[in-house]
Amino acid sequence: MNNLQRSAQTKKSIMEAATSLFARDGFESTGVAEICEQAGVSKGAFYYHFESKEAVFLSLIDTWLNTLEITLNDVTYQAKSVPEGLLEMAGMMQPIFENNQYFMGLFLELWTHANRNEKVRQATVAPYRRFEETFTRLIKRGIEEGTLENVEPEIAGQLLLSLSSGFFLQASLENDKGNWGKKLQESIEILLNGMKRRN
Amino acid sequence: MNNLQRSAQTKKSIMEAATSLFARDGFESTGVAEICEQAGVSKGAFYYHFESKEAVFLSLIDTWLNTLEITLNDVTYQAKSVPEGLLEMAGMMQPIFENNQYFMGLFLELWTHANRNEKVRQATVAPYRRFEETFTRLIKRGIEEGTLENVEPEIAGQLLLSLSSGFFLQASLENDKGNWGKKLQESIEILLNGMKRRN
DNA sequence: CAAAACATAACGACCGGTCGGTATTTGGAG
DNA sequence: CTCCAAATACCGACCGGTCGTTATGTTTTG
Repeated sequence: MNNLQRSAQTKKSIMEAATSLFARDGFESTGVAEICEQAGVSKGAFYYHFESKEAVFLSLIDTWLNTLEITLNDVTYQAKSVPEGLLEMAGMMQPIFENNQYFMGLFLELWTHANRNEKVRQATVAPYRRFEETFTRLIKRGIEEGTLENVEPEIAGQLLLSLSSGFFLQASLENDKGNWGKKLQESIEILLNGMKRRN
Repeated sequence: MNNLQRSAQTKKSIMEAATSLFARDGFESTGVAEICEQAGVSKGAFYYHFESKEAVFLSLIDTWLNTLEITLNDVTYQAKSVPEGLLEMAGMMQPIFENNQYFMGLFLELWTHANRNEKVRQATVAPYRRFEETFTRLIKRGIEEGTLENVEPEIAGQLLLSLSSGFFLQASLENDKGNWGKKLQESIEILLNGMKRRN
């Protein structure tokens, strides 16, 4: 393996280990030594690639939010009609609710630190704004295509984002992660009912 | 001052200091020594009244959630009609958004630890369930009084709770805390529009 | 051989919790 | 009311351990 591949592999190992540990135990409760052990590297390698523990956190926030954003955009673009797209999106969240053990932990960790650490806040706000804009565009599209009416796109976009976030919060409390996708769908149906054109 | 008053005062000082510090810096990043300093008591006094740092956290979760519950119940009982009550409630959250510096931090701290610590989870789930029931009852009342229709009370209750939580999350990200009460009101109007009886 | 990539040990700061001792209050006996 | 011992409330130095970070040395690559 050449230096480039070796470097990349080490960095990847560290970030994966950090992701799972931050998600499970939180940033403060996770030690650098612990990360190194799980990644199978030494502290020397760790501090060769990252200048601090915080730097790892910021780095994985970045990649994680990017992945989220790409996924979100994919779904919204492929939808036939806006109401269908929203319901489909809600259904797609079910696997996240039940399978992805990391998601909730990281989600909360990210938010907590965004509220305390200015760097984290900045790294979080920007993508979050884009999420909001994506939702807002979706609503505008719905109005244009005639499936929605009588709503302020900005308000409805924010409403959708808040609802999604709130559902993640609520689902994280429950041990039984089943059926949350379905519950979110039903909530969105009520919402759509408030925004839909009447025949 | 007699022993009872003295004891109560010390305990109160510790809990107030812990509340503000946990809210600002988080549970892990707040030292017992720091709490003691801000409370104006010694470590001896601290460990005389609480068996551990965690015990303080659990204790203040309890009092905080109780206060929240009482406030929530007050608002829902006093409302004339359900839609009016919901809108009024949303408006009442504005001061929380902008004034209460502690609320957001504690809210996030509570949720983060509920996801990791089983004791905290249990202390959180129970009141949260009651919040949900309160909302559900409110929806049922709306159906009975004829201002709402065509909704599953359980779904709508959960929807309202998720939306509120999501709004707190979103507002915590922003530096400008103004107008969030108004935004929540407009969101609830859309919601009500999806649940309201048509004339 | 030089540079990049990694390993190891050690450092200094800090943390939650303990413990022997001290000040204050209490309740009853004189 | 005074005295005093027991109970209560509090103090602060200290301990064992952990933490993030760094300095120095070693291996691997170009």
